[in-house]
Amino acid sequence: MTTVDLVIFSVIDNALQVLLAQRPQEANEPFPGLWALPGGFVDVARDVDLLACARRKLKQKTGVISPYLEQLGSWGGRDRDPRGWSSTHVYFALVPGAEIKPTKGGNAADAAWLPVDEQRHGLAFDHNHILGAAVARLRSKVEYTSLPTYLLPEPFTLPQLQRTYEVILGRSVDKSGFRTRTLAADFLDEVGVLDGEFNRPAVAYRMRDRARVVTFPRTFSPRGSI
Amino acid sequence: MTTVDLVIFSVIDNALQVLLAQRPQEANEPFPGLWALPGGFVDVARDVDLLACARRKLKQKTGVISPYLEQLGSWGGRDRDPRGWSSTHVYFALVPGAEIKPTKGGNAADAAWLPVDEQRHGLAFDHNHILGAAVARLRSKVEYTSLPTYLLPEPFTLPQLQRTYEVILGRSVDKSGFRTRTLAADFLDEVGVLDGEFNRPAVAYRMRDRARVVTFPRTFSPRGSI
DNA sequence: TGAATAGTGTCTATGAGACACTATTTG
DNA sequence: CAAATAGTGTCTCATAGACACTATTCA
Repeated sequence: MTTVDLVIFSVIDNALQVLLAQRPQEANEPFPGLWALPGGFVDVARDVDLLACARRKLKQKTGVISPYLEQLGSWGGRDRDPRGWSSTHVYFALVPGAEIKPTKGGNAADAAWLPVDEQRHGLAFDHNHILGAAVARLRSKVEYTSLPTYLLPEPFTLPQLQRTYEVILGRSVDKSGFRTRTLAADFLDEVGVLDGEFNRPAVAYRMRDRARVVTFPRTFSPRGSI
Repeated sequence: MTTVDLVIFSVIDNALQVLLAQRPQEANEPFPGLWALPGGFVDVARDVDLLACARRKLKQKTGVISPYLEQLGSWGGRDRDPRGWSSTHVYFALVPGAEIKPTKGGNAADAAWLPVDEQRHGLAFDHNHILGAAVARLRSKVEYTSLPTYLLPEPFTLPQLQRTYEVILGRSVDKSGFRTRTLAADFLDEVGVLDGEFNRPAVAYRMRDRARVVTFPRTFSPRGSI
């Protein structure tokens, strides 16, 4: 039996959050009631491959149409599940969280966004470990890619995008350099203006091609990469 | 049943080569006689996790003590094996090829180094696809890491290391920039001198810490990364 | 000496970092 | 006008790229 698990990230309320599901309370299930990464068995009749399975589960959990989805890796071993040796294939998704209300089988109580940086949530299986790897991968890639654009509902402004970078990286980013670098990469289209409340409105943007992730020629800070 | 496959690279005779194994000839086995990535089932009694399994298989195939070994990803789907839906966890290794004579069960005839760039070898299963992904990952990482040091027997000289980069990348690299960047990263120790045949001897180096992969702050060529 | 390869120095281009500055909105 | 946030300009620094130059070996 093959399983696929998902690490679904978003930035909500200025915090990096992950979508978790509650394990069933039945006594014959491992880790009853604990939070866990959403996932489950491959449906060999419906899923042609692992990516299709991940896409199906992601849509089922969030309804998102064109998310960012990549494979994170796979974990397997003797001790991760009390029932014995097991392995799972893990995918990594970025969604515009403000638009997603967690649902699982129509019951919202057993799925929720939880902030990543609060001390570990005591997740089921080896999911603390997997979540740690996913956060590390996200932070690393955010240094030199346009991934945070997938975390915002469109259209968005450059200051909003900059704040998203800052939340994920946990440090401030220089505005001027950020704007120069982002606009020079030429992957955003202007689509009007978004008003501020008491201040100057900002230009609104949309990704030109959601399938294209931009890689910048250098990381944000040399400190981060050596 | 969980399987683990290995993509074992080296640079031999100025070419990037991969260690392949021949499928058994029995008629009840899929792809009889074709070349395939070495691998096989996890031994749940001996392998505590996937990495341990990969390490065991690598040692069995090559005898290498301290190779570079990382997870490449996992592949699963309906059509990769004629016997039905299957999935495999794939690891990626770099070994000093000049020191390794392929062996498999004591019989050298069914394992061999084959150059990666010759037109595809018609590998079994989806192994052409996996090998393509491994080569892409290697080429990408070589742009900004010290990975090629794992492909040379120690001690080695900087010109040898530079040639290894050039073979993998398929293009020439500027000597001066290469030396500056490599030595500035301060991960090599001088261990004497290696004589040339008719020319000036070169300083010999050894990795200071085989567990430490150096990441350079920029790629070799900006063209490659944007 | 010449052939061959090892190793150095110098100049330029690029893009990040820091930070001061200007622009446009509401009240 | 002030407050607040959006957006620009300028200077410095690190490092890749190009390429000419010097150094050391053997026959």
